[in-house]
Amino acid sequence: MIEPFFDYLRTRLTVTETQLSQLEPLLKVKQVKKGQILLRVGEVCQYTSFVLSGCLRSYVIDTKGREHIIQFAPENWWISEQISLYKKEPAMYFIDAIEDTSFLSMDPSFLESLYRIVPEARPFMDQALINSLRSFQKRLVSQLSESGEQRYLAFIRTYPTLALRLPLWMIASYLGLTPESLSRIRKELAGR
Amino acid sequence: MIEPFFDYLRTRLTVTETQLSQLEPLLKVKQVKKGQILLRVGEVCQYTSFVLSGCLRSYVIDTKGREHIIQFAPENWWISEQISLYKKEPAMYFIDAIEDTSFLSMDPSFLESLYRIVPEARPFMDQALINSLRSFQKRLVSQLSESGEQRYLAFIRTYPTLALRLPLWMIASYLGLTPESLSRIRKELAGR
DNA sequence: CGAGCGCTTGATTGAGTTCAAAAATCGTGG
DNA sequence: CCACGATTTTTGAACTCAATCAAGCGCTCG
Repeated sequence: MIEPFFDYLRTRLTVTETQLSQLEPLLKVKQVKKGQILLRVGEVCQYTSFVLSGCLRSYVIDTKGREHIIQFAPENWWISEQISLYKKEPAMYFIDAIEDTSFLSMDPSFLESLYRIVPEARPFMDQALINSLRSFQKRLVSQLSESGEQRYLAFIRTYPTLALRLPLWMIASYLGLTPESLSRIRKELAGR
Repeated sequence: MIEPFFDYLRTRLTVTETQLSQLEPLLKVKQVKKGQILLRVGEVCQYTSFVLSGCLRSYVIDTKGREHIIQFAPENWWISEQISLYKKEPAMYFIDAIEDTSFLSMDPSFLESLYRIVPEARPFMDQALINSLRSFQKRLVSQLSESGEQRYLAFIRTYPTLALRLPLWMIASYLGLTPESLSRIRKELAGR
């Protein structure tokens, strides 16, 4: 059940089986059905999540009622509302399940234990934050400088398998396009 | 000279004058003229900077040769290429001076000293990273959901004094507009 | 099996770009 | 301090990418 998480740690850090067995009793697996909402705007995010199977997403709803997807989190991805989590402020976006999903939910006290049992994990998680920052910077620049077609091509290049699982309208929302426009872009690309 | 930095610390942390005097000999003030480049794409960023007076900026140059401004850093702001700094990877963007500027340049070893002398500074700097992440998220959402006019209004609301110091074309670059478009937006707003 | 959702296609509109050129401002050297 | 060249800003006109509005199709799932 939680093996994907252990595999994740094994391939990225030097961890012993003893360390992993110490972590095991502290881990809480949660299951949610497609469409279920895990965090609403205005609530305080209490934990960061690691997806074991399925897929979560975070998104905002703008003043005109349109959704804009911030992040997808398929297997082996982390997702949380970092600001809310670290500062205990109300969340700026929603998190929900776009497939039936099982995930590990980790509150700050678990993370402290993780860092105690696997000291290497702390700098690793700090790196993860930096990576997240980088990906937002890249996306911002892409939004500032590239056409819809270029952004779509970059997306399927970066997330080839994920792109196959997602409905068109969600990819469009992530890329800042309407579903109609993305449909036309695809058609255009299909005919060379 | 370095008083602005000490004031910055005094207003945000609980620091004694003794602690500050311990920091003083470790601080390096640098001066640069308008237009001078501090970091180029591909170089490794060695330090994070705190602006004492003047203004720095970071930006990328896209495949069509157009500049896109990532961040402005006037007095009391930090600027660095975080990814390059933390991971020792080549920088993704440029940093240069848009006014004659004096700033403190802090390498990792200085930061270690800072955290030793003022322990409260470490979580504070972590918070700063989270804040940076939040601001990029906000900007991305703004880019995905708002018109040029809305983004401009939000910009002058958020940075009213900075907006007066910056040339129009730089604000346009930051907002993802051409100078022509921003000029028209201003004209439109001026006539109510 | 039908209602709703997601995707496609068409026609039209519109925000913002591009290209061009004039007007205003800035900075620097004489 | 003024003059001149360079840069920045403004304005105009044509164009373009993507949004909007509208309709129809196909699938799923309740």
